[in-house]
Amino acid sequence: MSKKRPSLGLVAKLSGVSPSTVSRILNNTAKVSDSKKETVLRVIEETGFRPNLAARTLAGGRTMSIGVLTQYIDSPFYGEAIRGIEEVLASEDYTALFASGRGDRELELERLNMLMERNIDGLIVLSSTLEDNELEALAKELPVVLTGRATLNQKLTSIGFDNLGGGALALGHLAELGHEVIAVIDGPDDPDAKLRMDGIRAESSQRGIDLIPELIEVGDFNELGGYRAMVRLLDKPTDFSAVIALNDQMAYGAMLALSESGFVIPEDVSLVGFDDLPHSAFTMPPLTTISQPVNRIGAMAASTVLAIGEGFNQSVDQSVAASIVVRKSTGFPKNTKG
Amino acid sequence: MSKKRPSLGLVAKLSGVSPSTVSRILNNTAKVSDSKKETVLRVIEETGFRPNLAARTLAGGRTMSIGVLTQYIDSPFYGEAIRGIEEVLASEDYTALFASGRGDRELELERLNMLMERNIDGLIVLSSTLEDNELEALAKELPVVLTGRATLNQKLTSIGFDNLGGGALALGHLAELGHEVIAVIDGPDDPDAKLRMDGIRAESSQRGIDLIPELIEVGDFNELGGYRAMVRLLDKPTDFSAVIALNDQMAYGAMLALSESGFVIPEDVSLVGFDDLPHSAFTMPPLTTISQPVNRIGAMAASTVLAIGEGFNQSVDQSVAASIVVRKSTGFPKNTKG
DNA sequence: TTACTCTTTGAAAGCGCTTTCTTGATGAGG
DNA sequence: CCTCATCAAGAAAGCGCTTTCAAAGAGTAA
Repeated sequence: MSKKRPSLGLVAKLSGVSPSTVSRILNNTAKVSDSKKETVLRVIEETGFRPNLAARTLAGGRTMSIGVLTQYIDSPFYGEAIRGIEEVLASEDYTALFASGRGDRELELERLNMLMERNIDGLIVLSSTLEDNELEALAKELPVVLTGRATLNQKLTSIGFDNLGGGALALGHLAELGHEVIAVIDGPDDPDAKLRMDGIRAESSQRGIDLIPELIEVGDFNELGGYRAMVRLLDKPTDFSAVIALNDQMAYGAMLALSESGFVIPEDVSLVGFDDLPHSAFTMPPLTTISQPVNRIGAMAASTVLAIGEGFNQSVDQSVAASIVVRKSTGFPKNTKG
Repeated sequence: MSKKRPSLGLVAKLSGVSPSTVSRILNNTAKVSDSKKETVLRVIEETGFRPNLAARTLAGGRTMSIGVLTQYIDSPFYGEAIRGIEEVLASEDYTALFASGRGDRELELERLNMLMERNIDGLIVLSSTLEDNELEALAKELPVVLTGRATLNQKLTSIGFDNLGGGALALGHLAELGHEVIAVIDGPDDPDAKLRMDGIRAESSQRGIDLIPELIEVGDFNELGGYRAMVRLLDKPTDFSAVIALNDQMAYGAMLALSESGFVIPEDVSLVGFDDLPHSAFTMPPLTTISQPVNRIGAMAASTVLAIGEGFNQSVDQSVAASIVVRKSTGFPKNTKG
């Protein structure tokens, strides 16, 4: 169909040199006389030659690509991390291969398999249904970096979100405003959610605030789950003056539920989210939330896989501090939710 | 470092057959006796052999990967399309290679180059700063499918959003509610935005409604741009009872601006968005918006590249109808914005 | 001049697979 | 019993590149 692309051999022939020489020029892997170099470069220009990556890979060993295993490629949260990853990788001439498992273990395994078949030079696991030991096994074959499990396993390199600290920050902020009865919209069974919850718990006992089990409802990390959890919370006899949602998307849902029931944020109820998605500055009112530099975490993950691939065995876990972005969704408690 | 992976040759040796036979079994490309087939499959199982894609590509010619050139991989809008693409490709054993240009032409070219170096079997262009003729040139080398330019060029295969119809739908809805002075938050210089605007214009003249030039402000397709455009709109002396934002993200920003100025939606001002992002069901109030089945469009784009790749020259442009999702952000006009 | 070291370049092997071309073997038809 | 299709299976070439190894030149010191 389309006419054959020029090969390295062709370039060599047209330039009157050997393929080895062309290769050396391409990879800057040995000294070549200026005159020849010039000729070859000109020929490359003229023919529009571009090296065939498959051949290069086959000969050399590297694919210049890093697999990224994630759950939802279209989630705003992972989206940011993905952008960070892509930026770093691209700048090093690597390509990211994204694959998403959508929470389905079977599918995730299949996608992982696909990545492996493509001979990826490294793997970034953004969040996963995979077991630690499966990941360990993988890590023996290639550089693996994951996020969100910092404290769970020593043999795995991970870039930790500071979920613990973030949780503490959220509760601390509300406590300082004077809130004493605080509800929580928990996330699904997920290491990130667990740690955030742990942070909240730790800080609350520190401050002598009781977390009432009845006021902890589980969501699904999506708007709808947050909405439903909030509805359930409002149905309970126990009053509360503030709510922490374990991610922003659930907070959005909670906002809607609150407003539909006639509660005004923050006058009636204060609300804190988690993640500081770009959208959170534009909710009504703008959402107070815990900010994780997800983008930077993605970037760190990317540079770490690359580093491991080059032999730097930095199995030291890194983690980035969380911070709180105070906007308009939190204020002093009035009294109760009514 | 990691011990070498088993090769097809090894499998052949262990099975006591020739490499050709193993290949034939793998690709089901010729008849092989049951006994041998059985042995080989067992050996494959035992050794955990997986074919090397680079080698296969080099020998056969296909990379089983499709490039996807987009602007922002982390935009909620493209996110959905990307998911649709990934789903279809994965089911056909293809992999998507995503690359984003972030609105920067230089960068986009570079990323495209990267994709080409990877010998992609096809290309999906989600939105691009590339000129039509550049894309045409590309289309001669490999299957190319793009979105959002349906009417602009005949030589390119594209999956069209029904932007024209969508624009008409938005204005029609407001007109039927009785709105007569309608403001518009336009998008940046972009084919999609243009067509949406055209649809709005056509429908308005059809219905005898004047679009006042002063009431058309330009945004950037993001929340912040929408916010600012709305602020500018509110500053004008001319009153209006409804606003159409050319995408949902700008509508979100507009909502915030409106609420900050004390206007209640839809009592004071009706608002219509465009795209029906997942989040739009959870704004306050939930947003009336034009729904494009972006996810399905992504899927169609994917199956179309694949089809072209197999020789079906379906250069017929396809397009999916838009629909309006009426939620709570639109209502009858009170009088004016004040 | 001779012996020796660098340095640039070419020749050739090989990466792991697909595919064409051959070769035997088996069975059918005469 | 012999000839001719038929078919499973192997041999080998080749995809486009990298890289080792060897060779040829060029420069240097004695």
